[in-house]
Amino acid sequence: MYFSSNALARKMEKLANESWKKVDLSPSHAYLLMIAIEDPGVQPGTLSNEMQLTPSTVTRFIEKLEEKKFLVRITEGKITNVYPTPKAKKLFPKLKECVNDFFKAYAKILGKDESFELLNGMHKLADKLPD
Amino acid sequence: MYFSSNALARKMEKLANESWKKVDLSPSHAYLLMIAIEDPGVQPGTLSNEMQLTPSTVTRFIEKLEEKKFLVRITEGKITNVYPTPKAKKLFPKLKECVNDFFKAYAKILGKDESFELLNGMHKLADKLPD
DNA sequence: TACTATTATTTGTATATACAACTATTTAAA
DNA sequence: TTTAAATAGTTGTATATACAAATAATAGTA
Repeated sequence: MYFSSNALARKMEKLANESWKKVDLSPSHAYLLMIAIEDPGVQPGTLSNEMQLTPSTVTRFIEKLEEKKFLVRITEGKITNVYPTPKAKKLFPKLKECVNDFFKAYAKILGKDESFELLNGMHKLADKLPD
Repeated sequence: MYFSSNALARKMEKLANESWKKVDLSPSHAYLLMIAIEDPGVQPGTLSNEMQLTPSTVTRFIEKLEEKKFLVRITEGKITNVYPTPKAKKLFPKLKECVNDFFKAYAKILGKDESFELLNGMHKLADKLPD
């Protein structure tokens, strides 16, 4: 089980990377960016929850995206808000394309039904597992 | 899908780490070690295939396990053979216990049937995905 | 009001893993 | 037999991610 889920994740990762190549971002970065574009001012803590990643990982991602001029952080007191730059907003349609590409890519390989079921199963399983 | 498989893998990883704590090895290292114990002289290339990991990753793992005196490498010409040390052989029963613990741990959380099905699904999926 | 506890985020450091380039060796072809 | 191609493994370097400790700010309590 352990190795299966790992191997699967790695292969998925590879497939996903392909689809996101055209924006030169890793899937995780792109996903974070999309959330920030759709919800400007979102806080790192929220991102961490939504993406099921630790706060430190989120910080690292934001740093990268800030370097690339896709995001800016504005900190006031203990809370930080993350905003997309115009450059990021301009990229948004392309990001959605990538999501679509990825969808198509794996649906093609796996077939719709099967992959849907599996997705469901993984969700259920992940929900049951402790954080 | 991408995030589900990733999140699942990360949670699995965590659960597995718990189970392997008592031998102070990561699941991947332990798995490699078990193969080497059961098939003394196994070559890195074979390990790489069986574990679905790149050769470089396998090299790194073997290095770690060599440091810990669980494995030795004997290179002749272009091929390398990996042998378990007595220390490793002595550890074998404990390693199997860990496998068992992990099995129990996730079967308990997920229920037998469901987890079995899911495992199957993941296998099928992983097989279809390109390397 | 001062003291403590909680919350939000960042930083330092470590691990798993990959890719691409490199080395060494063996095999095949000319 | 010299040369080219294939094979096996290692090394340099990079990415994603985590944990634990540090920092800073706010809230809650005495």
